[in-house]
Amino acid sequence: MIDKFIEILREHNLKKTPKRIAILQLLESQSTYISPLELWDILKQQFTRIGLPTVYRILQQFQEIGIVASIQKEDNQLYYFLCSTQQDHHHFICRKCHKVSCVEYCDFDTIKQLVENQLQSKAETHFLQIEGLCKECRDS
Amino acid sequence: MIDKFIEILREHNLKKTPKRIAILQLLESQSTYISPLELWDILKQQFTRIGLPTVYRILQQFQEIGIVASIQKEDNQLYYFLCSTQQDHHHFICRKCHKVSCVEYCDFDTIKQLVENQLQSKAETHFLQIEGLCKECRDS
DNA sequence: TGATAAACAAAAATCATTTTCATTTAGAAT
DNA sequence: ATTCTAAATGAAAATGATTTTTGTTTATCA
Repeated sequence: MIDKFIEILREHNLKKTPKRIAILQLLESQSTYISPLELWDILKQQFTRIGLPTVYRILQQFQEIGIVASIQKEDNQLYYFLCSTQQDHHHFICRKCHKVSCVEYCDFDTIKQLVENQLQSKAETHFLQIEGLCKECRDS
Repeated sequence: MIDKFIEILREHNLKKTPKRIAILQLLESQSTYISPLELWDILKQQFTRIGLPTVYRILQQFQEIGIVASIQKEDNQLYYFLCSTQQDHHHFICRKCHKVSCVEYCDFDTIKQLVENQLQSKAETHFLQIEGLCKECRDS
């Protein structure tokens, strides 16, 4: 599965480097969102020399080529997670374990209509994020 | 209408100061979102001595007592606008003039059900933000 | 008026994120 | 295998939004 991502890297002229692979593996092993700093802490155990800007750079690049996505949190920091679904969808975030799941749902037509009726305005995009407890955390 | 807000200030032991009043008036005159820095630039024309931290503090306090709300933008900066609607609702933002309007709509029950069915997870909260062109901007 | 709790300015601190630049590395071409 | 070149990286410094600190001022109430 990592191979699929490396293929995408190649398509975008991004080289297959040990650090990129390590980040992909880390993101894949846990489907939770993570901050550049947290990721750096983990990577420092694997690499003697790794700079925080590298982590930031790689995550940004991954986002640009559509293999990771980021979420909005009220602390106004960046959090990333693996998500290569191109299709219009939203995310469910577990507030306990921070796992992110895709939600295949989008009622944008209804929203569009509502905004049209209520405000006579033209809805173009929307952002929906759902939070709660995931299957595992709700039971424990 | 400013009086209503000053009453709320009093209820929360916040004094009626010239700067707070000025900020309330500015927020009310334009129903657009604004950053602390932009607000500061305007206030500096009115007050010889006014610090940026004051602007930040006042906006935070206003948010705490529920008379302003903030929006999420991809630049990860803070933007505030007047909104004292307590009821569950969402916001429509004009991408051209930055006007913010409340959207009286919330399909959380459907979302809850969907998350339950798709992920067996428990949806607790959600965040929806709609962007587009407001009535005025779509016509011009 | 005074008293006093809150508000404020100014300056410095904090902290996430980005830039710069010199060095190293991956991957293609030889 | 070796060379070449663009891309990747580390280290250090820069940036820029936001927050804290501290000493002074102000709003409100007795």
